Amino acid sequence: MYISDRVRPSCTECPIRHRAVCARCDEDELAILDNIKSYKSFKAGEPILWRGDELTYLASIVSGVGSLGKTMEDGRIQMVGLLFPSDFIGHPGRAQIEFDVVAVTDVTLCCFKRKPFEDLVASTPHVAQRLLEMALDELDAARDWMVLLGRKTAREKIATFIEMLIRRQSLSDPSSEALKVVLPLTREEIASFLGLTLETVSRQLGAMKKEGILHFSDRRQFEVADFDALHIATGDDADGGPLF
Amino acid sequence: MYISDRVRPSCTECPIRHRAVCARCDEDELAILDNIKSYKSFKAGEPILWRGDELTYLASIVSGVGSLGKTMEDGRIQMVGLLFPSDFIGHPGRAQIEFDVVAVTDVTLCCFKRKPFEDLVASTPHVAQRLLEMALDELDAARDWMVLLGRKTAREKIATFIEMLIRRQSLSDPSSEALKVVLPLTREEIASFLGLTLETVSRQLGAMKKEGILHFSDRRQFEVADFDALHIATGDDADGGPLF
DNA sequence: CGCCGGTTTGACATACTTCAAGAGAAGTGG
DNA sequence: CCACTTCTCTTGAAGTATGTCAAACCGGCG
Repeated sequence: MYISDRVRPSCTECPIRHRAVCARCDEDELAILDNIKSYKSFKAGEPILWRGDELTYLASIVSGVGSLGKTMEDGRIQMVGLLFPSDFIGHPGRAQIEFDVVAVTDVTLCCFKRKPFEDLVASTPHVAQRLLEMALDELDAARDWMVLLGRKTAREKIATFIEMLIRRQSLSDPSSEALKVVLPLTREEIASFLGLTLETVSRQLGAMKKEGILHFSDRRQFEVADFDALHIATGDDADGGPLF
Repeated sequence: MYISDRVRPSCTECPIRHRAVCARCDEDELAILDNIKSYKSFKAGEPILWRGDELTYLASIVSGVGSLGKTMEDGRIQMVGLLFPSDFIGHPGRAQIEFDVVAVTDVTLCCFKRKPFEDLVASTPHVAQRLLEMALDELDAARDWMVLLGRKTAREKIATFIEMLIRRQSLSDPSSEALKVVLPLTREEIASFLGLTLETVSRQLGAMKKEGILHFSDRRQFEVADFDALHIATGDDADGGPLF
């Protein structure tokens, strides 16, 4: 689906209506949001925000995939999160952003002016509660990713990454076949998400292909041929299944 | 300061009154909290909660240091956070906890029964707002730690860890000298926080001692003799100072 | 066609882990 | 107060997963 820069679709038809910050809003609250929102689009590869930027807008991802990351002074990069449709960008109550936000694919945002949005958060419990819920979910996800970064092997990282992709892709597009995976990221971007180098990512994907776990139809597209093997490779449970 | 299990000090004299989840509460709200709170103490090393445990209480750390971590099925451990006085344990709106919580030193908690606390969150914006603020701060901290886990060298990890300790220790005890550091964790615990092995931690601390950056008075206690060198060692800015 | 970004593959380097032994502290019980 | 055990920590030697460097490949596009 493509949404132009100018069009500002009504919230009631919004594809992320039921999962974004506005999920719990009633009609009146949506009307307020409608007044302070605007759509913005970015081409794949374009920066959306740099660390330290003034946050004049907060935003929800409507479509596409973005990344959240940090660059060290000597150039090392660590991605700290992927942003899928319905994910939120920016901290209400904070004037600046602490991370770089980049459009990985073409991205469309639903932007809210910061000040009026913060007033809304302060005055309507619905938005504040939803925001808290989302923040706590992200916190759990971030901590799980810390386990991956700190303790998992390259192979486990790749397998976990693929499982995560499947989960999120089927969440934002329930029509997609579960086992057909399209990588939205380059090898280098995957590497910076997993705390690896692009060469290691390439080798591990190659190995899983050779072992018949993944069937590539394209360098960016594959099918999971052996889901159990993939899951075992994540290291998430030693015996390959929930302990009933 | 020691607070016994039975005593339930008034909120007005609470040492974490102005930083904890109750920071923004007025008298009436404190009165409600007073009714649903109870103190609990744990000895160093005792588990406070295991992953998957029913969350009948939510809590604030009053004194001591706790850890938040995850254990993989094969025994690998990754600590995902340290809990200092005023830090909060548990997600309102979630019946179970996703991580293991352990008392690193002797710990005293101020526990709130979950159900009434959640009602309070739903009804009073003060608590909800403070909770959101704290969650967002923790989210930023978790993401910064992801950079450490994914990209930093062993030496940079140790240096960053020490700087973080100094910051948090002086925050929760402003009387403490900034450069006197007491390690609340064993080498093994430090390792599991930094995604390293205890041997590597020991060697890196040894190296910094030999280089004169740290002066140990005890295996768990040292002074930072060369703060600049420590900061440069973190890798956080290549030239050793903010780029003003 | 020839360039170009993304990717693969190989050979080599190394930071960190693993395995192993021993030295200090700290607690316990006689 | 002294053996005795038990942790915690240090130090060394050897192994390995992953990083680094470099070359070649591939598909797309002007």
